[in-house]
Amino acid sequence: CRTNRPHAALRLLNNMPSQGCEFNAVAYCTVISGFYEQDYRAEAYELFVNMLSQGFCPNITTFNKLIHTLAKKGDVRESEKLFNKVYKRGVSPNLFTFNIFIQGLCKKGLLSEAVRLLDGVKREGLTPDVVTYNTLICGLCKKSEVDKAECYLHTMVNDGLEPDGFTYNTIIDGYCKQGKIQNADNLLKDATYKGFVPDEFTYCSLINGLWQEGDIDRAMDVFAEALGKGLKPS
RNA sequence: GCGACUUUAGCCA
Repeated sequence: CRTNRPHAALRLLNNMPSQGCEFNAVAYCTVISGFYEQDYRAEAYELFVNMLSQGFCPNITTFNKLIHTLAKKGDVRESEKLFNKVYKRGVSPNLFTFNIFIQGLCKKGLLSEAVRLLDGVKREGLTPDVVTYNTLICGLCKKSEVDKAECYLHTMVNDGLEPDGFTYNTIIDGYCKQGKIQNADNLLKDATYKGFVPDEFTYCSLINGLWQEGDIDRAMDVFAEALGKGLKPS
């Protein structure tokens, strides 16, 4: 599958029993992911159904890997279809599962659904963590909803979570891409005050943002500042 | 018993 040849992988999979190897859900899901990755959606789905009918059901970790492949492609609807099937067989979602779904929904532009899923996490008796919020914040930023994203920064703090570098860098980048360098700067000041140390992600976003705005002088200043902190250009 | 699975910039393939 890693070399983009899912059909070859499938032949191997089918040969496993004759080689005396254990034929299991992990192997199945690996091949299924490969098919989805190459957009053989029908084959992938058929193989999934096949796996279940043979009595192999992935555990949640194995399942998460599979839907992560789909989330990256923005195919949440397919993930839901698969999820409903394993859910019926007693597989319960964990926080990773929700985080992956939130990512998939955002990628597809289904932002309000992603926000609603945050409540879904709580309904399932789970507690959203920093990654949950970061995922949502990132999704909002990518769809230019940076102000909303910053609202969730406050929400997470109210929930007793501490924003990390992912959180700050994501929102700073969101503002930079919108040309709202002032907002990015304000947030950076605030974050620095709270102990955040800007890294290469932060500087890269700022420099790109300033450059896009035609503010070459400040871009150079920020670049010099990054060098001064021992960060290496790449 | 322990582990597996989720989130941020740009560049390149």
